Amino acid sequence: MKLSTKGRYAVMALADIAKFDGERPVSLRDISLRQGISLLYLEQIFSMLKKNQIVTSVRGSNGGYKLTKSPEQIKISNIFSAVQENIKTVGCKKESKKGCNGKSAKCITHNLWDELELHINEFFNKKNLSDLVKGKNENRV
Amino acid sequence: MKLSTKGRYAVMALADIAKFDGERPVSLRDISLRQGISLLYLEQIFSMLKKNQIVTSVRGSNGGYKLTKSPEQIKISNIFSAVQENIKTVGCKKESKKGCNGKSAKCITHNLWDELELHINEFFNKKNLSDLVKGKNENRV
DNA sequence: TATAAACTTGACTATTTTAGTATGGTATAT
DNA sequence: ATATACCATACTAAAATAGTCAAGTTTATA
Repeated sequence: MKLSTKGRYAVMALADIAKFDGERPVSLRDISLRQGISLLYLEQIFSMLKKNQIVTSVRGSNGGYKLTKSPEQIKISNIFSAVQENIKTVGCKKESKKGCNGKSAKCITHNLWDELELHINEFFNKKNLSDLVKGKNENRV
Repeated sequence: MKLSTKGRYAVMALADIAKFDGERPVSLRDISLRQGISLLYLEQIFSMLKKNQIVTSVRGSNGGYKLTKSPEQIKISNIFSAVQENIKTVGCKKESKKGCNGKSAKCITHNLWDELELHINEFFNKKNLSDLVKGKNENRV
C-alpha cells in the first residue's frame, strides 16, 4: 500500500503556494523549481485542482495560481479527492450482487478494511494546509 | 492508495484458520474454496507466513496449517509485515543524503506522511485475528 | 504590438507493480 | 501405493504509475 505521487505532489504544491502566497499568484515554474516536480506533471495536477475549485488561475506573464480559500479552510481530504487520490482498501464494494471474492456474503475481513478507510479519511479531514506551513515545518523547503 | 491482495488475502486466510481451527490443521484447499483465493497464490502467501512463524505446517494427507499462537496474540501488523504489505506513504526516506525530491532538506509535507504512517500502523497494532472472527462477523463467510 | 511567460488540452509511453500461473518437485497419512 | 498435502523457482498478462511530447491559447508588459 502506497500513496501515489499525484496526491503527494498536489499537497506539496499547494503547501508551497500557501507558504509563498502574497499579492501575486504563484507560478508553476516556481513550484516546479522549489519542490523538484516536473512542470508538465504539475500542469496536469493543477488542471484537476482548478476544476475542483481548490485554486484559481491568473493567466499571462507574471500569472500563476492562488488558493480559493485560506489554508485553514483547505483540508487534505479536499485535495486528495480533487486529484482522485482515494483510499481503496478492498476491491469488492462495487459488485454489490456478488459480495467479496464472488461469494454471496461479505468476506470475514470486510469490516476491518472499512474501519481502516474511515480512520484514514478522518485523519485527512482533520489536517489542513495551514498545519503544514506553520510551526515545525518552517525550516522546510 | 490501495491495499494489495497479498496483505488482504493473508488476513482472510488466517481469519479462516482461526474460525475453523480445531484438532486438525486447516488445508489450503479448504481455504481456497471457502475464501475464493487461488490455491497456488495461497501457497506463496503461506510460505511467507511460515517463515515468519505466524503458522506451522503439517505435511501429508489431512495435513494443513495451524496458527502458532492464539488468534488474540496475532496482530494484523504481524501478518502484514510477514507478507511484506507495508505502508509507504512517501518514497524519499531511503535516500538519506538527498532528502525528499533530491532537495537538501525534508519536504514540507514530510511530517504529514510520517504521521499518517504512524496512525495506520497503530490501527493494525491494535487489531488482532480474534477481533475478526468474533462478534459481528459470525455470519460472514 | 511583439513576445515571453504562463496556462490548456489531449495523446502517448516506458517502467513498475500486481496478481497471479506454470512447472516440477518433496513429504507423509492412510 | 498413492492421493493429498506442502515447497520452490520462474514466468507473464494486465493494470497502474509517473511522467513526456506536441501543439496550442492567453495576456502582461516592455
